[in-house]
Amino acid sequence: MSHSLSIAPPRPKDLPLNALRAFEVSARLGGFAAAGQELNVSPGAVSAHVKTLEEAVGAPLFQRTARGVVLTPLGRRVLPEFSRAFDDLAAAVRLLRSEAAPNTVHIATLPSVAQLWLSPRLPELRRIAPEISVSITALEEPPNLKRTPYDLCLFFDESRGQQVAEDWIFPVCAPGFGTLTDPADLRRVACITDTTWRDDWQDWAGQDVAAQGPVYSLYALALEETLNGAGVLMGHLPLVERHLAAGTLREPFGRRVKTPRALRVWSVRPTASGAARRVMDWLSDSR
Amino acid sequence: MSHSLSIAPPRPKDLPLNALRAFEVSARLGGFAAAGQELNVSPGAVSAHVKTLEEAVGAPLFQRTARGVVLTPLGRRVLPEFSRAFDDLAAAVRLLRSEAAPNTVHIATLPSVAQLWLSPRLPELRRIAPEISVSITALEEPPNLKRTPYDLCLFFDESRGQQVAEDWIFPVCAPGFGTLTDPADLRRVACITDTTWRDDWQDWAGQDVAAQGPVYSLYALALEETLNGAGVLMGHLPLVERHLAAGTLREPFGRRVKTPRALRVWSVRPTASGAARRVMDWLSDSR
DNA sequence: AAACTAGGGTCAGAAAAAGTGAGTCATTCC
DNA sequence: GGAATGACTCACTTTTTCTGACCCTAGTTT
Repeated sequence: MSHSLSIAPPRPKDLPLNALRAFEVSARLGGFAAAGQELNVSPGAVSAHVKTLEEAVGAPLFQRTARGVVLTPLGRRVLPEFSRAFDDLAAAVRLLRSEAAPNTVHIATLPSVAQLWLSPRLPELRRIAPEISVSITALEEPPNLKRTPYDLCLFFDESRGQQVAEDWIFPVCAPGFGTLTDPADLRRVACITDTTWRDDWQDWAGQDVAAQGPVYSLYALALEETLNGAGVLMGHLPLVERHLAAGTLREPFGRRVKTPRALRVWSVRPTASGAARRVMDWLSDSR
Repeated sequence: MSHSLSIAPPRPKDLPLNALRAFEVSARLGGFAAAGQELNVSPGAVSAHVKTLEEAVGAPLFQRTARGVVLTPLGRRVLPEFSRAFDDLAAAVRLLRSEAAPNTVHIATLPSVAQLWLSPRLPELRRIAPEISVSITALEEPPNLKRTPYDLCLFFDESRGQQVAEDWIFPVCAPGFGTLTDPADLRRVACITDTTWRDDWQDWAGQDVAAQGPVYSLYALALEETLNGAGVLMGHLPLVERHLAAGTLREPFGRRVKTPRALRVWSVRPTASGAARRVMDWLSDSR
């Protein structure tokens, strides 16, 4: 038995909150890199946090392998408790936010959806519900609603939440782009690709297509180039229908393919607060 | 309605954990100064944290008055959720600690008890339970067990936990200190006082006594001086009985007064982990 | 087998956060 | 009126956190 009659370090200093969170996220997501993404920090930072914690506790929480990390029995044993605590904490934060600003709704969505689908519809929302203030954050991936401060997620997804619009894909181009009568003609022209939908051409063609042509990281940019006559873009119905209706884009072929991932909206748990609920319903009713 | 199509600050950055904790503690204890004590930081640090949080949230959580702070309705509304979340988090930390070091027991106690009562008994514990490792932290006040990393509290208290020893008080002095036959003689000599028991002399005499004589902030130090013949000390039975038995202290008067605050031990919740439970039982059985 | 990839670990330096301590101010208590 | 309480402010220091570049290992691909 060893005693430490410590008056010097008057406290065994309790464990740092941020390190605990780093552990919980890493354990839940199964890796430091993934945790770094959710926490918006580099993997090294997460690694350091976990190491700090392990040293403070005096026992390893992860077993390191060259391919990643695995929870130790100790880590596995305590993870659920931490997950629950942090879930509750996040819920408390959500409550705080919604009580402090009951008429503000934070929406997370794809950059392309934000710009091409949501933004044009906002004036109508303002007309219908002028007291609601909407803030939109563009993200490449749907965030973990349980842990992030968003009220609604609006993304293309197979099953979550309520459907807002179906996703049909088909080539589109500028009205005066030139003659395209047969899909085979596509081999002659620039087929524009967006990084978030790398497989669009294959999905539409139903076969392997060597995607030749420029690649953009923002769909809205790709669309802009298409309007300028730079090539043929794989259009997503919700994102291009206004241009089709306005005649600023045309659809050279009749063939449309429905993807399994519709534009859908969801919130944390079934229950969303008042304003968020209203916006969600409004989104679902949108044409 | 105002929109912010933010790509620039890609995230509404979630609320800082430490600020949330500062809020919770301040709200629970009803002040920043008290919170600072529990958190082991200065009041200014707590104040700054809360301010950060209020700015991030965009609404005040406390109403400041000259005499302290009062929760706003918003603060009152969300406090329970935060308290619960932080309680759970602390419980998870406790679990982690106990699983990582199942045979370590952290005891918080008064400096005087640590040195004069607990320390002499530890060899016996080592004999009985050699696998248990005890760490002792001396604190002036019983810590909030729900939030601090201690397994057991050993303090003088009226009601909490299990009784370990009764607290009787009576003057003691070195064997050759001189003749003291009547309490009135005390007026001639130095009556040593300890800061944590400022009222001892009054409690024993049953009347106002102008406590003349040196004041020590550590009882063990006051006792040391008493052994050296520097004066008369108000003895607490559990802390001086060994010296009485050994003859290194004598009790000049027969009068002993029992205080309502016995030496008691308690742990978080009724249930303590294995090793903590064993130590607690051993303490309760101690003579 | 060589190259590639995914994931961690480490380090030095930079940036941000947290903390302190002294001094201020406004009440309330005596 | 004076002391005590409790919070705020400000300049400054200390600690924590983060990054970015680099290394390492073990599967995977070519």
